[in-house]
Amino acid sequence: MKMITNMEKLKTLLESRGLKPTFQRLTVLEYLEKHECHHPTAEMIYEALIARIPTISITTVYNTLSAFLEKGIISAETITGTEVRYDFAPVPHHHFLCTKCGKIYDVKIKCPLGNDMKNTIDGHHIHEIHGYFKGICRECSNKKSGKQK
Amino acid sequence: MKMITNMEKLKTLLESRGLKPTFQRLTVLEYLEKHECHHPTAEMIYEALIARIPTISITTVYNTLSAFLEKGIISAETITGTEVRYDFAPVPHHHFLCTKCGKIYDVKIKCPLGNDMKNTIDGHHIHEIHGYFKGICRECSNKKSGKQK
DNA sequence: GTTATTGCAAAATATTTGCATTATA
DNA sequence: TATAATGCAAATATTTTGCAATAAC
Repeated sequence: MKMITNMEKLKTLLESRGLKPTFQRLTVLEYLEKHECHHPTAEMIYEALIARIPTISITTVYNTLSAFLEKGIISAETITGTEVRYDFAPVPHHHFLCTKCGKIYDVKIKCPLGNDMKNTIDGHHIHEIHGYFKGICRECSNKKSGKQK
Repeated sequence: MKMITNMEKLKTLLESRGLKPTFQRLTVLEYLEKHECHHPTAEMIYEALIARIPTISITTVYNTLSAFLEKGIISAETITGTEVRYDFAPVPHHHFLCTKCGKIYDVKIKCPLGNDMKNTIDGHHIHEIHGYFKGICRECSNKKSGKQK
């Protein structure tokens, strides 16, 4: 029985969407998959990948992310309002931004925005549903109340 | 009985939030109130106001919008992903962006995101709830199916 | 070998900052 | 008059574009 590596799995994913599995694309996708909860910016991905691919350019990161978005492999979130955060998200979900520490959490809500909802609203045909929350996260709340050790 | 003009009403609103009612601020607020469904960018406001205040600067528009946001008079939406849209919105609501014509509609959904929801999620304390939809609007759908005259 | 991708440099866009001028209370 | 707001110029940050070099199939 043949072992299937993670890279081979990602390669197959790219090919199935009609994207050539270049080293740059595979590395960006692997980073997004491993760090999926970090919701990085293009710049963060670029900085992280320079160690592995010293010649990579920010243009390639943007090209790659655009291609992934177009094929629906990743999603883009504008939750912070200052830059786009990218998310490798096989399962649709919403987000929570902590206004204190800046961390973005995935949230799986029971009654998600759009659940038991028709695919139209006021006659408009819905293709995408985005929902996000802002506030103080669990961790920062605990720190505030002196619960951190 | 004394008539209360709209400008006087807006002046009172600014003063009640501790903001000096300068001509620039009143004019920006009046524009947002009258065009509240247009969800303009800072640039759109600036372009529109040059006719009335030829000396106004984009910096003042940004300063003004920041002050309004801080005082909760307006809200900011990042629905398009490329720039911030401002909204004078006395009643909280969600938004729909038409990916064809770019128009942003207000939507009052029956089961809004966060309705019948506690003020925490996964232990995170919620201060703001944002929800938006993307798709093809009523008008563009009609055009597509040949219903426009 | 042909076509698509990469990556550099420069441009475009959106927003912020420093500071002198001006207006407000 | 003291304080805050305005507006110009320049800076910063993010993203996009043109194009030549390179890599994939």
